[in-house]
Amino acid sequence: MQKRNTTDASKNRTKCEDCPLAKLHEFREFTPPELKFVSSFKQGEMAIDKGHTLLVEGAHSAHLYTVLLGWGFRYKILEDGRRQILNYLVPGDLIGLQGALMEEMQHSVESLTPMTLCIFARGKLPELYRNYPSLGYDLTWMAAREEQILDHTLTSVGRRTALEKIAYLLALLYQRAQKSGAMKNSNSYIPITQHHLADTLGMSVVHCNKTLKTLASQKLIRWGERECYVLDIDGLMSAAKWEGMDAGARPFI
Amino acid sequence: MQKRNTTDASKNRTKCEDCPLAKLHEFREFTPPELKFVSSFKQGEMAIDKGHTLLVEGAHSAHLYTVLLGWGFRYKILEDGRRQILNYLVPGDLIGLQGALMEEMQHSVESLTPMTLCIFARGKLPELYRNYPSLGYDLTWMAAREEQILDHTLTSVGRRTALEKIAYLLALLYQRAQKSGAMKNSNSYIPITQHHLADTLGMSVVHCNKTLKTLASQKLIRWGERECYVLDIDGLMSAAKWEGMDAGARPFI
DNA sequence: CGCTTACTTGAGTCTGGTCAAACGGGGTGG
DNA sequence: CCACCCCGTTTGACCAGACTCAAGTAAGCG
Repeated sequence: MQKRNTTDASKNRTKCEDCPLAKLHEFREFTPPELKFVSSFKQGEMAIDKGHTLLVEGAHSAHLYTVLLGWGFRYKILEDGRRQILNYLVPGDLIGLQGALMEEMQHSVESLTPMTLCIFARGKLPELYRNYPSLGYDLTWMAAREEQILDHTLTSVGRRTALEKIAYLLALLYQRAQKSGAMKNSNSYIPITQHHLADTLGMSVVHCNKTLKTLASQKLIRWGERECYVLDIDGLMSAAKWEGMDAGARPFI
Repeated sequence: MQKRNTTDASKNRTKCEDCPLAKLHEFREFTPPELKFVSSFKQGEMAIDKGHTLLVEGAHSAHLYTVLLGWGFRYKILEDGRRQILNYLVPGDLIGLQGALMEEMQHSVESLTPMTLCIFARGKLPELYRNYPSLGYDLTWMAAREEQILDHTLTSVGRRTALEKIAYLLALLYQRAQKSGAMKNSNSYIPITQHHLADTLGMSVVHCNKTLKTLASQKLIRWGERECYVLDIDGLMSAAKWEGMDAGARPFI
């Protein structure tokens, strides 16, 4: 919730041709014309600090973003302060698609680490759909994938036990981070607090803490200050009774 | 779970030009060329019985459907039988978009009432994106809307109390049914069992039953055999601490 | 007419929540 | 440089919302 300036990093802008995400195995490749368009679609870059609130529920955002670097999450808050974290954001993820298509955002977005974002002009979306159908397809694909993740999470929150829930979420985040390159330097760590975990899974911080102890005692994870190290991903997945989710080469913009 | 034959109703097929959904205020209108394409995109119609399992998790479906009539729901099942209902289907909703874009369906779909579905050929999707960008946009819009509903439901399952959860879900279903014309004849009733409610909201049938009694005693609803009558939608929404969700004119295919 | 499905209701139990207190590290102002 | 504070984490004691088990009713169907 800290308020800090955001830095406009348009100067040292990453060229789409050199996009670090493109190098990852997980993403599909653009054709040259697509690449050219995406490059023009991109308006600039933005660097934000840790703990910055990027978008607020109810706002009407003029932009669409892609995460280039860093972690974030999106969430809703009830009147009395109860918070539900809906999903996390890692490199390659879109921010604000709902807001770009509908009237307004129905959730807020906050950063967990310093982030770098690509900024796209919402106004150019019609052109994208008109002239680059494959990119339009990709956008639908990404929305469908977000839906899939929500399906898995909803199933966990609704029907799994505390231990299973936590194991599920950590396994999911581990896998997403691996694929997106979010763990490049820092080996297998996830930058969240126990409070975030609790608010994602519909449980209290206290009980979350006690459950983490159990997972740690089983050598599945190790908890650090504001971060979680995954020691045994297979063990986590079987503790969660979860088989993972996969979906071939993903697009990104 | 009853297994019945599905009837191919291609014979008495509804022409897209006469689509009953188009008459509803909620949906946007097609342009003539769009209408022509959609008409060719539609391969036929299918009528299915109540309690029929339309799609199974893990399957690879060749079709995409739109609900013309009736109620359904999509869900996941854990190995040990625990079930999580993810969302409900009312007229105008798409079925199988995830399956059409990704490798396989990651959830199952079942009917709550007899249903009529329009069948679309998954293989024609590229043509849709190529030649009818506005329809491609609509598909993304629909995926984003599904995501929005999931956001609301996840928030309820994770952070609302039992009473609030149930009030939320009934209010949501009531509103969706109203807008989609699913309540045309039968005034304000929702065709689900308490078991469905429980499996949607992550609670037990017993506790669900007791909570429904409370809502009924407050004159917000009346419960019938296999169905729920909403008596006071505003009361329900305030009991849920929920403001509803709206999003202008929705597209459909 | 017996079977199954849906709904009720009560009793007892337990997972997970609340309350409270304490610790350690990092940042900040005096 | 130090005192203080805040945040994130930890732990214990107690509480309660929600679950399980169990049994019974009513309606629908073959």
